[in-house]
Amino acid sequence: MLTGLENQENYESNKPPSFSITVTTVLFAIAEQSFKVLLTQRETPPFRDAWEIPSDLVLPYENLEDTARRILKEKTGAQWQQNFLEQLATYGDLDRDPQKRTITVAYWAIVSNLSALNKDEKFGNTELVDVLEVEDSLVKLAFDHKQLLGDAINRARTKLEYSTTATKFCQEEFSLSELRDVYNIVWNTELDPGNFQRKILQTEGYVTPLEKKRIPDDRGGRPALLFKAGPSKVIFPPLTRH
Amino acid sequence: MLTGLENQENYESNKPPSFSITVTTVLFAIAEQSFKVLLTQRETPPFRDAWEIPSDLVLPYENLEDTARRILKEKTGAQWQQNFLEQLATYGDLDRDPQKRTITVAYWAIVSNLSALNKDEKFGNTELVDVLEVEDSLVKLAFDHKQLLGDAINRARTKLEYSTTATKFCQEEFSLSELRDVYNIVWNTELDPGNFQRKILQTEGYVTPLEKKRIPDDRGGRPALLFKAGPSKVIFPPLTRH
DNA sequence: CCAAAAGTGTTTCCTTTACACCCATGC
DNA sequence: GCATGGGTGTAAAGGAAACACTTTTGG
Repeated sequence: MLTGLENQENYESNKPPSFSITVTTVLFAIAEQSFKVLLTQRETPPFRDAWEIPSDLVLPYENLEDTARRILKEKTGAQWQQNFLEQLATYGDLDRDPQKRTITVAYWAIVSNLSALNKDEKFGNTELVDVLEVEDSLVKLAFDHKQLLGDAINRARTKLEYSTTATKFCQEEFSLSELRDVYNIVWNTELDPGNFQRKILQTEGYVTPLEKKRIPDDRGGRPALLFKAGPSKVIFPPLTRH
Repeated sequence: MLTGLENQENYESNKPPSFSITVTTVLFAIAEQSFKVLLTQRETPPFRDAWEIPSDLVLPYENLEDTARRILKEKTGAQWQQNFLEQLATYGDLDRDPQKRTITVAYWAIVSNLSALNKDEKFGNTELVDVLEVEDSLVKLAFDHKQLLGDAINRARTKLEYSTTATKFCQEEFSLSELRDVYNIVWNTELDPGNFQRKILQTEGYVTPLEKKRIPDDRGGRPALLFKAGPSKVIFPPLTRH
């Protein structure tokens, strides 16, 4: 019945056990034509020098989502009221933190225009790291953050299939080829430009056309029509990634 | 920075705040040709006489999923090593429990053959309640359990579209019409028998045929071939519910 | 025989896919 | 002119939806 409870110190019946409750926020962005995630390098044990996903304790009178917003604001300086932020999952295995029982509620977020990073944090160096490098295990992650980040990556990739979340990676005004680049970069694919165009435009409410054109750069090419995110949140039927 | 923290008693810096950490497990089943959920009627305030989803504190040396299994075993007596159990989401708003700061990690589960319910619990009467009645607000739920159960119902309905989870509602051996009934009951639809048949059989690995037939009851009808759950976890392309 | 449930055939429609082709710009 | 990217046309393939029809049982 009280599995695992017997012979353990610090137990007083009728008092709730003491856990450390933290929030972890996985922040994704596209930068330098790559799928990036915001990571911080640890400077103290355990996992000294390994990278971790930004985390912090939940304050006693703070909602979980507010903790996630606070973490992002401390790291990026950006306001997080209007950006994409969603709960991912909760990680609470006994051995996930060698020092104490820690339960982490993970969130994931998307930022479009990461202007400034707080590099002079007391808690270490913060960088946008290439997601593909993490997946190839070229970056050492602390705790169970490799698993956690893997779950977040899967969620992000899947969410692009059936929802209009891809626009969150774009600026407020974007062309369809910029939106296509989001898919290609996150999915690591080469979607057909023509078919992509039709699919997006046929999905009612995905994008709203603006009466503007993107001015081409030196390479030339026909100027693209500009769009903004539409009212619809879902894509049906979904986009497929093979 | 320490939003909401100032002027609050019981705060000592460098000590983790004391939260109540609980697990809530939404158990779904099909009984009497209806989509059911396991609920317990409260006998003490707050929310006296309202129904709640079975919950319990996480023990200090217990994994979250083990708490979920323990809750289910206490309520149903069934072993929960091989049944379907999956994390849903975590609920931690400040006002969700009027008495103390409680963070609940919600799980959801499916049981196929609920033989016995522990009716002589000290924590009140436990019953399988019709999901449609809860959705029509005919059943009063405690805390934020209406929201939580709504999320679980949505997850269950969506999961049937793209995964082979529907078999978890069935006995080990089942006919395709029994599997179709699962969809019809959970989705509240009337799927075409012929099209359903083809779709399931075309999805490789959804079901594995057995060399048996179901003996018809008094109403007659052609005996159905029996199947067991196949190795595949996903359905692609997914089933659609309109 | 009829009723009922299981299972197959067939046609129509819609979406995806692959790829050819035209359009508008910079140089 | 040519290169480059934006955007449209089109035909083939595949799945979904609607529904007629056949099969196998009980009574």
